[in-house]
Amino acid sequence: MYIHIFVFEILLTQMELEKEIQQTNFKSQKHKAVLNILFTASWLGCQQQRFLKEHDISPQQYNVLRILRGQKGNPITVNGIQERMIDRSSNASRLIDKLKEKKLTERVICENDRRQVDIVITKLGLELLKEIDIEMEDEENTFGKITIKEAEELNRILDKLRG
Amino acid sequence: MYIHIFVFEILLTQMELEKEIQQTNFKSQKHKAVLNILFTASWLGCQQQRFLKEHDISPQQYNVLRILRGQKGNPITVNGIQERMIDRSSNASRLIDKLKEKKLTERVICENDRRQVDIVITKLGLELLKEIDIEMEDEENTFGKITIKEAEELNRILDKLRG
DNA sequence: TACAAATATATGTATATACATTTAATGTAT
DNA sequence: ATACATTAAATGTATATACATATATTTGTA
Repeated sequence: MYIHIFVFEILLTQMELEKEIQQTNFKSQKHKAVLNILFTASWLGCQQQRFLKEHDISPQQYNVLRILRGQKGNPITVNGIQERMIDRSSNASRLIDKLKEKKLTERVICENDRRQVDIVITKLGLELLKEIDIEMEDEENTFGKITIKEAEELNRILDKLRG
Repeated sequence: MYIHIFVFEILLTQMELEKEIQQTNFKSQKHKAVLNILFTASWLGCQQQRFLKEHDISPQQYNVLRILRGQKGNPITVNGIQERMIDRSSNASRLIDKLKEKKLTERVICENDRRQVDIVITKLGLELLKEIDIEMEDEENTFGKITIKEAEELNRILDKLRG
């Protein structure tokens, strides 16, 4: 169940994809779509990284903090976090360690299964997220370039693609 | 011109996004779209990585090789390659070094501007790409889950989003 | 010409990542 | 109960990456 269509041989300057893409001779729209998804994700990731850097956390660390906040107080194990991360990474343990060093998370050993370690977000962690939320709200409209209908359509197609 | 809407607090298991996504209470379809793009790109990247590993090259290295092949014999500088890469990375130099070690590329110093280094793909590099092409062709239909019309629509929306 | 600014590439360094292995706790079959 | 497999988390190690800086060359300008 692999997907192996990756056509990168066309010239693509980061900032000019939208222009270039019209001139290209991609073998097909599908190939172009794969490239477009990877490219757009990289573009989004870049923005995110630059923004979060001001708060001294990586996108991965931010991702984990959001997962923890989403738990609304319920603990979640290291494994649980790993499964929910955007980039499946085998380093959830070390990643959480970094967050602990920054006093943003805490570890609690499960009494019923002492192999497991429950992770919770600290008050400081929640405050950091709140701070980031506020800053992000101002910028949210930047994403207004597509309509809600288009966003829905985008989601539908991406889901189908992976489905 | 940043994009800062990243809602990750919903539970998302890699293999089950398509199920989970229907149950989620994302703030909006737009937020969901950002997550969906990042997630799908990660999913695509994973497939790619596992496949390419059998040929002992990384996705980034593969990306560079395709760019070089796309040059159809014309040389391209390190900087030129860097601009065209999917993941803007400041390490094009070292990346190309790895390819050189594997005899897949060669460096040629430009005579008209001796700061520049022209890179070309070797016969061995082209052979490797050919080999990968053949293996990929068998799998291409896997990407047939969306129609060409949908692929076009996907491209249109992604372009608009970045535009 | 001389000399500062700009450009292309390479490198130093700290951190992040992938992948394999280890450690500890639990489950299961005999 | 004992032995073996399984699971959760942590760690070792090689490689990759980001970011800053260095080096060499070219360009622009007084």
